Amino acid sequence: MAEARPAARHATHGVANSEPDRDARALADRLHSAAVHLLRRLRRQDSTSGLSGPRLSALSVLVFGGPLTLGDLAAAEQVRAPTMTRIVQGLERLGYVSRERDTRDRRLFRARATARGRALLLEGRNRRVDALARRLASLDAAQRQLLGGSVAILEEVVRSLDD
Amino acid sequence: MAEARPAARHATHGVANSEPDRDARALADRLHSAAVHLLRRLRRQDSTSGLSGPRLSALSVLVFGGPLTLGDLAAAEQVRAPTMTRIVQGLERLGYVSRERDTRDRRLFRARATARGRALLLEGRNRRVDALARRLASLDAAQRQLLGGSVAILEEVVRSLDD
DNA sequence: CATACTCGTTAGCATTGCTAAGTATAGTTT
DNA sequence: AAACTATACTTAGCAATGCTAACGAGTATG
Repeated sequence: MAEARPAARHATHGVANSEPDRDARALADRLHSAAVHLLRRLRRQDSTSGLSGPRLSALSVLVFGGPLTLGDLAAAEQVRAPTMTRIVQGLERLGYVSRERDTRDRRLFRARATARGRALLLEGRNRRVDALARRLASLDAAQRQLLGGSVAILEEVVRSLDD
Repeated sequence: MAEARPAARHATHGVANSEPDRDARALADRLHSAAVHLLRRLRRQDSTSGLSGPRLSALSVLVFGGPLTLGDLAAAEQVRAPTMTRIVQGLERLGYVSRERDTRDRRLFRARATARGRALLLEGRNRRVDALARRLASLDAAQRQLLGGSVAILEEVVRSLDD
């Protein structure tokens, strides 16, 4: 996949010099589409866990990151406070999360994964990620390394989208 | 999350297949998270276009793929029929899509992008993708090439998730 | 003609996302 | 201390997306 001559490439990938945008745009398009379809397909796999994406994701943050205030959790998940309030309420109703008031600053609520919540996440782990992990495991080492490097770049790009 | 596990860096073949190895799982985790956050951030950028993700995506399919029945469109977007009914209704209400009955099989509705819909998509194109493209354009060539290769792998992986 | 299947719609539910407005607590200023 | 201001979370209300179930219309098959 490592061709060195930009000028000789497909039209889809653009001519490097005349229109620098085209290359980036095509890549962005494919990346966006791949992300959309990846998440859609994974969401399906996931029906058995009984948790929706946002809930699973929030629970995962709590399990691996420890107790967090709702505000921090909202920030981590990049949603607004009211949205996180409801997500945590849902998890609490299901018994996967408990909340305690902070003793020093009593405006704060700390959400904490319960044993059951931790068990759910660890045991079945996360079926959507599992499904993906199984596919990734069948890639060869070079492909995975390539993917790993790209994810690092992608994480950086995602971070930069804030500005 | 990571217990120190010195051996088996490339344990793809060594472990019982029931549990994808740590490497693949960690990668899957990061990939999943990156995809989630990518789409979340892009959705924000997009407020100016006035179209939500699903609508933009459906419109894009119609613009580039030509008129489609609602069923085909639903299949392409991987949603159920009622969902696509409403997405198309929304687009129709906004004037970006029109529908015609199929003359041969009058159960079928064919959705078609209007001139205005096509213009919206082509002109501003797709602001979420634009925002991403701008970021990608500022990567160096090596990074972009790396990302390009990875997207190809990713597309394959996504396809394989159907099985 | 009767039956069964397909396509799309409506109806109803849950979830997610937002903003705006409200409550409680904490910090600051006067 | 009292009065503001700021912060943390909640409530309320809106719109959109997604689902299943049930229904109408149209087609195909017996």
